[in-house]
Amino acid sequence: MPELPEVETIKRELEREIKGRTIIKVKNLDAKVSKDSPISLEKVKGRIREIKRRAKLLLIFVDSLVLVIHLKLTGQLLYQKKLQKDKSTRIVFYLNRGFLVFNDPRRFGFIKVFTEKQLKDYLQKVDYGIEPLSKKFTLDAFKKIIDNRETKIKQLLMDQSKIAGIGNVYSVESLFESRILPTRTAKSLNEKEITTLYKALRKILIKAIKYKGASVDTYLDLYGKKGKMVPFLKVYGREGKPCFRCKGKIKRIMLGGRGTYFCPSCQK
DNA sequence: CATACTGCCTGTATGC
DNA sequence: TGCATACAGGCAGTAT
Ligand SMILES: [Zn+2]
Repeated sequence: MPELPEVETIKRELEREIKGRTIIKVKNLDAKVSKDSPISLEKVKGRIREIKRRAKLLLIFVDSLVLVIHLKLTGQLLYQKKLQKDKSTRIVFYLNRGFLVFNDPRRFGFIKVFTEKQLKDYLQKVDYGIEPLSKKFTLDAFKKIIDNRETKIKQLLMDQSKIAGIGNVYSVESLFESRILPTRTAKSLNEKEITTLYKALRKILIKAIKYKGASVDTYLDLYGKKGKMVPFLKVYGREGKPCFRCKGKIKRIMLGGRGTYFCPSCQK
């Protein structure tokens, strides 16, 4: 599943590869992808001016419009010199040189087309929290988010309106690194644990970007390559396997309807 | 207000 | 081998 590091990887690759190029036409192979878009996909034409990321959203500024893309669970955004469609190909952007292809086997992802004003309103509506790699995300800011909340710490980390871009993988990984159980309430964390978690979160996100993300599902970068972060994951997807830190057995439980991995012996 | 639950989807894995 | 069923999960919408 693409989370912040995976989306950031694609954002950086898009910046290098397609910024400044031109969208000639759009082929829409699955109406569901853009069903909630106020402007039709076919209207997107012209120079690709800028690429941004907000939370797990990719923002591609084309002429006077903005493409807003969410990969959700299985979305892929690929750059191809020669068009290579497969059965999961939903949208194809024809560029002056090459193709930008949106694949999504499970069809959870979406693309919306906005004017800049509509984008502003949309971002206001979805109300994302702080970007964890921005300067605004200070230890004090994190303490304010933790506050006195009864919510389980893992669910708080994944709440996009509090901190933007953290999903299932990086929430459990940062909690393992900090030796904190995902089932703890936010308010139960002491000062030292909050500081440790704050540092772990940033450290892991930065490391994951360095390795171009973790391909735990169908994630691929812009060039169709898998991320190299999976070998560095300590708990995600390792149910029943020995903990790298204490040799305990990694456990998996359901928390808020999602698979949650942790080491019951060295996380407290 | 905050938090909890549900449905959307389809490829892959499992069971008979 | 083939068919049926379970499972995975981000997030918008709805319920508590
Ligand atoms: Zn352990």
